[in-house]
Amino acid sequence: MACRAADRSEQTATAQGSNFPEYLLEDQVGHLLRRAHQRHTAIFQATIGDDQLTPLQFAALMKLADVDETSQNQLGRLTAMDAATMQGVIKRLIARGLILRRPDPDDRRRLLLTLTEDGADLVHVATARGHRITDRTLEPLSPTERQNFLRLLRRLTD
Amino acid sequence: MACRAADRSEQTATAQGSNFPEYLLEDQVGHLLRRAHQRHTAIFQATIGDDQLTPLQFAALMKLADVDETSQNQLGRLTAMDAATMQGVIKRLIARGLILRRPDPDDRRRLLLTLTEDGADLVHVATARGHRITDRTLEPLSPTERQNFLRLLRRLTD
DNA sequence: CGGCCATCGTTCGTGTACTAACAATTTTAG
DNA sequence: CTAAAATTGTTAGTACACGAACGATGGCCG
Repeated sequence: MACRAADRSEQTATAQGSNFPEYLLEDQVGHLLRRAHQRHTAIFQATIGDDQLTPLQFAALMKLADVDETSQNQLGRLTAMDAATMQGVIKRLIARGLILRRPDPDDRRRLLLTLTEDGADLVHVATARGHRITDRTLEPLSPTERQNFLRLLRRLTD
Repeated sequence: MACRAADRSEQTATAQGSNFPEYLLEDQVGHLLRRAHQRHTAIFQATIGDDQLTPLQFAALMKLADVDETSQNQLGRLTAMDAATMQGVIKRLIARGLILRRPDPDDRRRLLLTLTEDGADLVHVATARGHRITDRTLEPLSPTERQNFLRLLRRLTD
């Protein structure tokens, strides 16, 4: 009778007689980190106010505004991005005219990146949004809890 | 003189005279969540002991062992995966012979998933590894801090 | 000076992740 | 009981993420 309904419910059978050792996905850090990150990117997308701008593009842009001029690889290190990932991110930012790429006269392997005027304008507008994204992500926590959480999270970051 | 060296350092110019409002990427939750997640997946890959098994495939497998039999969409909800993402994950697990898919006789839209014998064997072996992955990820924190962190993280998870 | 080796950027391949659109089917509302 | 709404699984398209391999360049050490 309730058999069919139970089949469709979102419950797990953990308490039941499944012959597997205990492993609750919901209690694993990895799963929680992934879900928190998912929630954050949803908040980002709803708050950033620019349909094309992704979290990684935003990070690269903001860091570039911070350091003024660097190579791809170094910007990658500053934003924790793989060189191959950086490749695609930079390509899309150049396509949108937000950054420029020119050869380093002192090292012909390197490509120096700088913000364009449009890029700098976007940075100025997006800064406030960036702070709001952080606020909204941490919204479920009290101010004290936020400090605590960020302090602990930072220590899980190598 | 030190100009060139400074250019190549991993430092940022934050304290310098950049004419941008303050935004420290390193202090944003999103960036920290992303980096913590990166670190976790590296630990996962080094600990799981199966080069082919990814975190998402592992999650689907463990949850399927937990609930015994479900449809793709429901397993997706239980593991916080999009239906389109679940598609690829399931396809690869079937290709490895770890799960089976058969039509639901009661609902011709649905495909019921179950573990194969190989899948069940892998679950038994991988359970201990899964716990070790969680331990290693939380290693930088003391037991009390771990409890605290997980409690706060869970509240940022919808 | 010349070879060794690290670094820089690029490309390829695989695996998430999510949106949008779709056909088939079930459910529900009127 | 039928028309509208919701669900299930699929495909196509875009964007991360990372390992591996590659050619080109630069630093260094003998």
